[in-house]
Amino acid sequence: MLSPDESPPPARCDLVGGVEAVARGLLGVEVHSYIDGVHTAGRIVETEAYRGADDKAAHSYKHKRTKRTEVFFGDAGHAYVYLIYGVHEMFNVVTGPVGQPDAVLVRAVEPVIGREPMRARRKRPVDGPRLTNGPALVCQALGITREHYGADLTDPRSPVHLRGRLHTLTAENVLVSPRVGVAYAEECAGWPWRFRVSGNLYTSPAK
DNA sequence: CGAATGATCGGCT
DNA sequence: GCCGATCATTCGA
Repeated sequence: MLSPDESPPPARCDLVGGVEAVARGLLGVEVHSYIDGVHTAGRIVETEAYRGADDKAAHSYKHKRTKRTEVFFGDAGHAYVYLIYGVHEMFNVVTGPVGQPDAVLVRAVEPVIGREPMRARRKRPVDGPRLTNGPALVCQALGITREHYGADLTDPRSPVHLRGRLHTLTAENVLVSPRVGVAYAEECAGWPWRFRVSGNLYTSPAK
């Protein structure tokens, strides 16, 4: 029996379904990073779905294809990492069949391996949930940067990859609500595409 | 509550 | 090409 941190990555085909289902299913899956010789990992406890076809909050809205969004148009299971506010990086998992530009934002993880290196990567000393309870904090803690744009998250040899099976949580353990910070997205702003592990201390503070 | 801080993109020249 | 608005946030006042 494998311990959780030795589980294999999900299969790419597990990531091609509807992006909301994949976002929900990714709760409980672990993100592992091997960066500068340091192994850190966190269990996903909060996600959001972004759908290219008709979602005004998605960078790939209406199949918009630019250098930045190129990775959306390839195979599922690759990393979309970008800079927001000139300050913070955001980590996403590309989903959907080729040509369907969807992605899941990982908004929070619960530390599993390497709390100390996670702390060391932060500019200021922190402890407790603040270590990983926001999308930019996930990247800081795990050392994920735009250098990892396009990384194959289904390859255990990749410096950043996923481990574990999707859809391990029961419905009563998943809290569903509208997404954060997308008020500008008009009618899409209220879509219930944010998923959290109910009661988990490491979910992000936003209502 | 608002500043930080820079890549991206659209709209123009 | 260049200019300016925008932004899936965080932290400290």
